[in-house]
Amino acid sequence: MPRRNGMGAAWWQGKFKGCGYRITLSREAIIDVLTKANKHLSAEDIYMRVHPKYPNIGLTTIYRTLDILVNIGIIFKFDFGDGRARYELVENTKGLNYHLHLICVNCNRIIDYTDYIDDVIELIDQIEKGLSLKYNFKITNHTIQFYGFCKECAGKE
Amino acid sequence: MPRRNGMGAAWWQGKFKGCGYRITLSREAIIDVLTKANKHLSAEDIYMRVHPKYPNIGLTTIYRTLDILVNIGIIFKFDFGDGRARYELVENTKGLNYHLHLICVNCNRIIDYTDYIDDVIELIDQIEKGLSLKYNFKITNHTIQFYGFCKECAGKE
DNA sequence: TCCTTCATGAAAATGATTTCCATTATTAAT
DNA sequence: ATTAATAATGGAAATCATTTTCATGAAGGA
Repeated sequence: MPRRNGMGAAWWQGKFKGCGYRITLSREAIIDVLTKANKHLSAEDIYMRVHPKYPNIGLTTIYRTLDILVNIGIIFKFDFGDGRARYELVENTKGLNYHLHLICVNCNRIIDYTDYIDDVIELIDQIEKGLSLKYNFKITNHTIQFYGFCKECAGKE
Repeated sequence: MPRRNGMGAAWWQGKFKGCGYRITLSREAIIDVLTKANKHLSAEDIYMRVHPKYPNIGLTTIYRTLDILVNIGIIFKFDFGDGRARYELVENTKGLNYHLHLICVNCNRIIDYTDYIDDVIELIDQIEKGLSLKYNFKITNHTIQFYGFCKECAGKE
């Protein structure tokens, strides 16, 4: 039985059931698309990719499922400022999928990068600890994004 | 003639005119509200505060003006994930207004903080330089936000 | 099997932001 | 100043991603 990764075929199903959710065809299909794409997708992107094979899965179900997945920490939800959210698996086949985004405000192109990740993670950890104490705030998540003009769009300002 | 800050009464007007925009009562009123509030406001927040004194300034004008102000770098636009944007002066009376946000995903309370700012700025500078070179990307802006549960909302998850 | 609960899809609602368009204000040129 | 050209405005209508509603279908437990 071939496996997509080292976490077991149903790596997400445990967490899913544990939180009281049922495992359905729709949900499997949506997670499958996210796994295969391995990059940020909008709800509609996902709908487009699910639809050919499962034409009876509606956009509403996509949104509802994404909501659950965000809440139980299986995917991240991003806002790149173009009016539609993007979703991305927290873990991909290579393990933890941590990276940052560089967003072109002109053409909306997004570059994923991992440069300086170690420094970033170190600082983030430090900040999270410090803020938790000082403000009694339980940090669950964070966002770091850079905006600007990509190679093609530089000068078009 | 009392001044609100050390930058001159019309500190923003130069930049404004320089970019080819006219200075109008509406625009003055909007910037005035942002200056006095000295914190992030939504378009509607601004409308509410402008309306009593200038009932003929419409929401559309607010949005248009905010758009201009963001583009010429007088205000920042933030998305805290609750579906409405917030706007905030880049500079306030004390000088540069750099700070970060802690966002409660339950009650949407936002805590501004400046802890670790020096470390953050140093790392950000370093990253910006590095990424500019590597990806030929001209960074103009960035976002760093922490999400979680505030003191009151912790445990309500 | 029956029953309670969860999941679903289609259509309608929502709500922040944009677009349209006719009117008014502002600037530049004469 | 007066005028011509351009920019700004507000109200209403349009957009559009996301949510809600509601009636129906599927899944698991007693």
